[in-house]
Amino acid sequence: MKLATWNVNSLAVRLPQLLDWLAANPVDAVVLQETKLTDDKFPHAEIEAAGYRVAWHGQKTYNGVALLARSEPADIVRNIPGFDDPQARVIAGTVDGVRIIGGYFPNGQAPGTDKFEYKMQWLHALREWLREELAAHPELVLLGDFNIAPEDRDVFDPVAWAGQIHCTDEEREHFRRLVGLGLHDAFRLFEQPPKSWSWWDYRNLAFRKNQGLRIDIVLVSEALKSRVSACTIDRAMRKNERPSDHAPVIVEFA
DNA sequence: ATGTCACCTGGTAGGTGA
Repeated sequence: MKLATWNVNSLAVRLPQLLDWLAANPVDAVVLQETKLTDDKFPHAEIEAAGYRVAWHGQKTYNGVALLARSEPADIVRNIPGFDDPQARVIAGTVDGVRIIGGYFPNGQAPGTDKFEYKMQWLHALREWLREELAAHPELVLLGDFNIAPEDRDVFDPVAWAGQIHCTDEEREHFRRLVGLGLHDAFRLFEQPPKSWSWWDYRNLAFRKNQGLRIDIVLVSEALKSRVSACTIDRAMRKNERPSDHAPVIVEFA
């Protein structure tokens, strides 16, 4: 089984790339972030024609998530139950017995802002819900754009980024607490090239200079950990003519 | 390097978010 996550930064712009990518990488399921489409504009017909069932949850202009799967996802959940949130950031479904939770975590802007406080509240609500989801679904994958660089080795310049958004102690503590529920960072189960990033700023020639962050993450439950056989970042997608600023992350299970 | 991209409103640019 292969799963993936990709922040497309506008599905309206990136749909052709998504369809090409799926043809070349026929994963069993993929979660998307930043679709930036209201539900009535979601291109479900094109995705279904490519052989995928799809569930989506969007809004105008910002955010928006989707779950694509070869087989029909069951028990779809949109956003975090009990957490009243006008922003469309979560979609979950069960595919071939595996609970898949796709998330577009809040950016948070900067410590001390309202957006950072929202990020903290959102992360807390996610964790409380995940505790229940893990109890109900031992085989669980939480993946998406976490907007957190878990450790300094996930940052191209950890000194410059110290205390900045994605790298604050508070965000990293939330990440550790999520992992503490019984999850494992699939990418770190394997030896990886140094300076492995999943996001590069559009500005500052960041991709050319390989100045990025690893903020797109796959967490797998204890029951799945031993079955993970690979986890890779498809950084070639960032070389496209009109790329997303994020590269897809793929996880493979034996 | 101030270096971009995508979206919106309301325009043949400016603001917001990332």
